[in-house]
Amino acid sequence: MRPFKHPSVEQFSLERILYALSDPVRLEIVRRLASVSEASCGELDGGRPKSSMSHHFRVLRDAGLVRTQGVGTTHMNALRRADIDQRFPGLLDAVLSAAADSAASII
Amino acid sequence: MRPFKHPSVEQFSLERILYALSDPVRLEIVRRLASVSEASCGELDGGRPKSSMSHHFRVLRDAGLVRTQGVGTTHMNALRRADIDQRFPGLLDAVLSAAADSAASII
DNA sequence: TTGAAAGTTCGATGATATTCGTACTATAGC
DNA sequence: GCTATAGTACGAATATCATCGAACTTTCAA
Repeated sequence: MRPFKHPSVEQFSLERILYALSDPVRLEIVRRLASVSEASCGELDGGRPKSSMSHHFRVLRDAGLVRTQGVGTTHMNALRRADIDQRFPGLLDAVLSAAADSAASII
Repeated sequence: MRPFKHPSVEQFSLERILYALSDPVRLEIVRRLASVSEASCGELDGGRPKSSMSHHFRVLRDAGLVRTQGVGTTHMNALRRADIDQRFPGLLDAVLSAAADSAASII
């Protein structure tokens, strides 16, 4: 299992990150990862097909939001919080608290 | 000139806002509006066709980021900063300072 | 080595966006 | 009223994206 390519902090693009976060499935993944610190792909699908989730994880990885590494047969995903904070301070926190607010308003 | 429809604060959608901001042309519009407080459409096109710009302004309006009102023959656009801050505190500031950072890193 | 589990990759399909020319509308000024 | 100006609305072409089945790869375990 060859390791995935992850962009370096200097390669982060704000537009790419905002786009990755603009999808409800991906935003939910990021929300969950923010509270769990690490999770496999399977733990985060909502009954969705694996190929669909694989696509979303790739978008998140390519944007620099998530770091994926193989552990045995599973892939462990973690939010790259420090990296994002370093490059775009306050952005992730603002989005996460906005998402929490959004989710709360549905209830 | 009938007034445009603008979503109310309760109708804001985080995904929609993030999506609207994920386009470089629209992000630049928002960036300029943040420093100018009001501007016509013509002042903000970068030599781009009017129909293209009209599309982008509509996306920004529909997301709740921009308020457009007709003044004479021109349309004046303003960032709905207070409304966005009310619903998603810190989000706009984080994006704007990230965008400023992004722009600075190009130079 | 055979099999199962976890994800990825590929390919197709349908939906949605972006771009832009053209036509249209509304307003101000002569 | 006529004309120029500012921008919208429409339509079409192109591109991009999301979804998902099917085949493939890797790893572990029996």
